[in-house]
Amino acid sequence: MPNSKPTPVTMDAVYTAPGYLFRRMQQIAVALFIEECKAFDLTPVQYAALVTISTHPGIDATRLSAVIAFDRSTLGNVIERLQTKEFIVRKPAPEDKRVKLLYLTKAGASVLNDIMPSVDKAQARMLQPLKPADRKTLLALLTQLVDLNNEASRVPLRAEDALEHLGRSG
Amino acid sequence: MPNSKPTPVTMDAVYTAPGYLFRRMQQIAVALFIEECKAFDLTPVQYAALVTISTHPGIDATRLSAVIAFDRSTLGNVIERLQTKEFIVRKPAPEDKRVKLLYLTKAGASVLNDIMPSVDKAQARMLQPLKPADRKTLLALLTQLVDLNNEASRVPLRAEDALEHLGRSG
DNA sequence: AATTAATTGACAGTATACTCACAATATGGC
DNA sequence: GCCATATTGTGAGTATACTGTCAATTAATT
Repeated sequence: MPNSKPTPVTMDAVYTAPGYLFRRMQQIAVALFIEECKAFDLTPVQYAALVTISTHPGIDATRLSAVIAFDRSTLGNVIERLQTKEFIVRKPAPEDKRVKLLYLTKAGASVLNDIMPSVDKAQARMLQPLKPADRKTLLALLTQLVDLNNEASRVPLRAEDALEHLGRSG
Repeated sequence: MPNSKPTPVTMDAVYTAPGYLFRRMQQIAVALFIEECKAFDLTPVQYAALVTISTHPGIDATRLSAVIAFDRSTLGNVIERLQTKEFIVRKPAPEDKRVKLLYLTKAGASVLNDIMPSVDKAQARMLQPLKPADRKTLLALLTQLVDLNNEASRVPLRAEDALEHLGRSG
């Protein structure tokens, strides 16, 4: 007889898939972040953008997107919201009329300083259910995996180093 | 002297945060899924919905959202798209005029059967960069963590068992 | 039985996250 | 200097993922 027996589909096809588990953890991570940081009106993405602008004053949107691996189009909206909240300002670059440089405002620097403990608390809560040794193991494997899979994502991370020779004269 | 020294912010505040790593892995997981499954015009979420409707014929949207832990509002749109693609049909429930029951069409069952190898390939590629032993370790820890953090997410997963006594007479 | 509760699906609104495309601008080869 | 090419920011369009709210309907309470 022909091999016509269809594979019986079970929910394991969803529940045990790493992609599903990463999606769930992302949902959980965002929920915990929002809960811990609700006093600050900042999303995880907005927080990451603020940190990067803080450590790279005068960065432009395209580089920012590469340094945190967020899509350039997405980041346009994020920047707009941060600007509306007056946490950042945009200044036209003198030597390139296309570019707008990003800087923290005082309010932005202040909120970034103040939100840190809450962010740390949210990050700790994510891994809390695991034993301390398991937390380290998971974090190490996750860091490895993200790094090794970097090129698989649509917007690979390009660290500062990889960008230094771009868009500058030197 | 007063403790006025501001903590210097570095990119580690982003790169080493588990929340950021989970976000990256989710981006990577979706990118790999889309790449492997582009011939089938199905997203990861749509795939999960199809699997669940396949294993739970006649499920309604609210239960479906609980079984895969997707937001009910989000799922409304997902169902609509699956209906437009004619992979599922919605039939009004005879005993409850509010409810619409979900069933796979023949095309839906067919695409689900055909897409499986590509889904498996995408899931395997996600963990490929790790050593086999590390893959197992990560998957085990991730499964634990998602389970233990279940209540922290906005839409906790409620397995079939937990739903059996709801909305039915028995 | 009548009022209150809860449930269901739908809708509006916000925020990522991606696609492709496009004008303005800058840079390269010639 | 000129022209092809590349880059920057932006916009439209699609798809999650959440917040609310709402009408219709059903269930629970008295």
